[in-house]
Amino acid sequence: MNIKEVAQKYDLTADTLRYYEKVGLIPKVNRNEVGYRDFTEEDINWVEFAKCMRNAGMSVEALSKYVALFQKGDSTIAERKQILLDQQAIMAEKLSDLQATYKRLTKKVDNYDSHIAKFEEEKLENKEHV
Amino acid sequence: MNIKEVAQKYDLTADTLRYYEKVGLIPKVNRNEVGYRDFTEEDINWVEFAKCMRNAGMSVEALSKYVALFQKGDSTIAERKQILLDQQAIMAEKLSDLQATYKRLTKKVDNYDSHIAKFEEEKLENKEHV
DNA sequence: ATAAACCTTAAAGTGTACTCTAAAGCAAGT
DNA sequence: ACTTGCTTTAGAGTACACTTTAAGGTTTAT
Repeated sequence: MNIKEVAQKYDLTADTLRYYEKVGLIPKVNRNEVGYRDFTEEDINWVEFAKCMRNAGMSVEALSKYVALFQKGDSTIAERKQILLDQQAIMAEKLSDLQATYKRLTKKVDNYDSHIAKFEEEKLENKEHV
Repeated sequence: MNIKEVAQKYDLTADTLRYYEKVGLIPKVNRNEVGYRDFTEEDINWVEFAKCMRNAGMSVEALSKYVALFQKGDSTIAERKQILLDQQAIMAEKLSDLQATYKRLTKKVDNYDSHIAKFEEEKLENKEHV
């Protein structure tokens, strides 16, 4: 699969995919005879994983470190797991913050609804008195 | 309350608070005789709100627009509510993405646990055979 | 009265993560 | 052969949200 097809599949740009490879968010992609990237199924899985993790807020630094360790083999399993655990902790906190703020926002919107109702009522009253 | 105290209270820097005022994330703060900021209770509530919303990923642009509308009075209620609704939708999507990725990460960590167990076993076996 | 610790501003600088540009080569259609 | 559209690279540029700097004024303690 060429770079454009992969980009379209994951709603990224070709530039972003090249950047991801350059900084190690995905492993190096094999090239064809003339030097064009040819993404294998496995490359594509890495792209999906990278997009998912970046989307969840994992830093480029942490993710590229994870990918680099992965390529070093089994001896890095414990270190890799620790990166995932750290990320999980970060996400857990983000999740609870976001949930709390979401609830707060819901209440605020409800409040606006009552205020708007009141405001509309007042406009109506003004009309009646003109 | 002076800028340093407010900064400490919300674990922000004085620089960040000045920046928040400058870009309209909080309304203009009153000054004392010599031009130093003197945060009222209301100012402080705005700081808390700004920190919470920024923390939840609301853009500086959207939040400053909201604050500006707020200061224009009741006629902007509908527009303000729409900003909150838009933000709520953004947060809802982020929440579900984050939840899904969190679960995925949990599974991955579990997988690492079994791999590590297997790896340790292999190391043990190697020892036994030496 | 002098030092240390606060405050002010405008403007420049930083970090993160892309995103774009320039200059070039390759491939397919007419 | 030429045009259109794809690919490559290195390196410059951008967006966002701060963060630091410089140059100065104020307050407090000694």
